[in-house]
Amino acid sequence: MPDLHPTFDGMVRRLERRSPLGEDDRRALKHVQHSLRRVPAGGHIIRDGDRPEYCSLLLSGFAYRYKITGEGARQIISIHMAGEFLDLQNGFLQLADHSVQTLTEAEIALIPSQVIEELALTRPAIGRTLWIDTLIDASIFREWVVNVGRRDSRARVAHILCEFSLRLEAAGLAKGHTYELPMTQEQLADAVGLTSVHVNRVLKQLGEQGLISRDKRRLVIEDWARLRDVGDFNERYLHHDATAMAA
Amino acid sequence: MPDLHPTFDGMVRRLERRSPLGEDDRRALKHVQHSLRRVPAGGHIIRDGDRPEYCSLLLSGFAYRYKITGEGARQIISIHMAGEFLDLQNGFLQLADHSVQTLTEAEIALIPSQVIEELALTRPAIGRTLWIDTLIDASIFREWVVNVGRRDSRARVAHILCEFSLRLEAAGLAKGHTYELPMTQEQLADAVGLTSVHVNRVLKQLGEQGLISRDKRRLVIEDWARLRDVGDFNERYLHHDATAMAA
DNA sequence: CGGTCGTTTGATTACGATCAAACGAAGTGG
DNA sequence: CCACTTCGTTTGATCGTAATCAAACGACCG
Repeated sequence: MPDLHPTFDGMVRRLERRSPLGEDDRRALKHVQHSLRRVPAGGHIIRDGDRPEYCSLLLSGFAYRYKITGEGARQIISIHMAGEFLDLQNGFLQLADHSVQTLTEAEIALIPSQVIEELALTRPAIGRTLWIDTLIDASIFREWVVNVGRRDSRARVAHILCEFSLRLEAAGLAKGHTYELPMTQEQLADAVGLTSVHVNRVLKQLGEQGLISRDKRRLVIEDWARLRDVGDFNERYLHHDATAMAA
Repeated sequence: MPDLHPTFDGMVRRLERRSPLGEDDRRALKHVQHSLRRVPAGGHIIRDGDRPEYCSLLLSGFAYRYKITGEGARQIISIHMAGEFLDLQNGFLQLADHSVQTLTEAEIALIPSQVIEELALTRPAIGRTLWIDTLIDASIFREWVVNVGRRDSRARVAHILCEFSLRLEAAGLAKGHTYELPMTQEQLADAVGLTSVHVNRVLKQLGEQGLISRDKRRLVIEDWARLRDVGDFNERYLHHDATAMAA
């Protein structure tokens, strides 16, 4: 289903929204040395403990990062959509500290770590925007710590649904608080630190109260203001307005 | 109690362990433009929503980052010790998405965001090491998501005690799995997503089972192997061996 | 048409929260 | 120097949210 001639445009557009790029930077990014790979739904891109020599850029589809505890429980750490880097950290850290798996069939570009590093360190505008990208990633991790650490089940689920809505919309993959969420309830549960059974009950309740409605994987946020309230959601941590001026 | 002539040596040593620096880089770091500030215990360094113009470097003492939920609950997001940057992200993102507060009296160096940014973007070796610093920060956040999301109370507490031990030792602030932890049980609870009452019970139990012993704020890990096991602790995420070669 | 995967619902359990109170140490003021 | 307060720790009793266990159902697929 995803396009067979994927481009780097989405990634460049995303980066550019955060920090200005020159025409040469744009060209350098769009023509970075890379190889393409198509990964089936549920396929692994990186495994915890790997020593990857590439950074993966998601060109189409969805993916997520996760860790498994000693007890065998899975915690999903982040969700990624087309245009996002999946493991920029592998450009600088040599051992993967978590795994990355696709949610849907996906196309990824593998960019050698060395190449990413060189781009980031020799072209200030690119370094700046990639750095901001990393920092926003970290900001989302912090919010997730709060979400699983201090919010009750209703709020956790509502919060993540709000986050998805804004991120998908920013990526051009949703509009009007309506989107296709390619995750099972079990995956959702592993993202918010609950069981799938309980997530199911929370979703049902949110539906009954008119905050959302669902049809298969399609989700409509019927009452954004209330869902936002229930989820204690403040979008500041997404830094979507991060139009930081150039130095 | 902290020294009155704090230096940047600790920070430089930390950064250098991760990625090599030239003599000129070292000098540039040690003589960065900055101002000093002394903050009492419990004082705020940054507040959520601030628009800070500086990055703070902790020269002595301890600090932590946190967020408050709509319900008024606090989640501590990270703990910091002398030599660490408290908010490198403020060099590139203009709105603080969380607060930073001291645990003890502390000395901090305020470095203008512009200056940090220029250093990072014009000196590749510095950019590289600061980037790695940011990436390791993010790796710790990810582990904390797992800790609060998927581990039971015993494991959560044990895990964070293990993390502290290794980080303090790496910073030269502890040895032999023995350290002074300047946190109340309530702060510990807010770091692991539990209540202080429950943290107290877990600590008591860990003590009774001979895994740790305590005297005031002094903590001794009596049985590292077992505590590590109970806490499902694998130090890989700390990337202390991140002696990544230069490009 | 059977089989697998994901969703949904029900019944019961348990872990950690909450409420409450006492205790000890350190600091303050009379 | 000693009451008195404050802050943090400790312990006990009870409660409630979400986990667990179990089973049925629906959709999609070969």
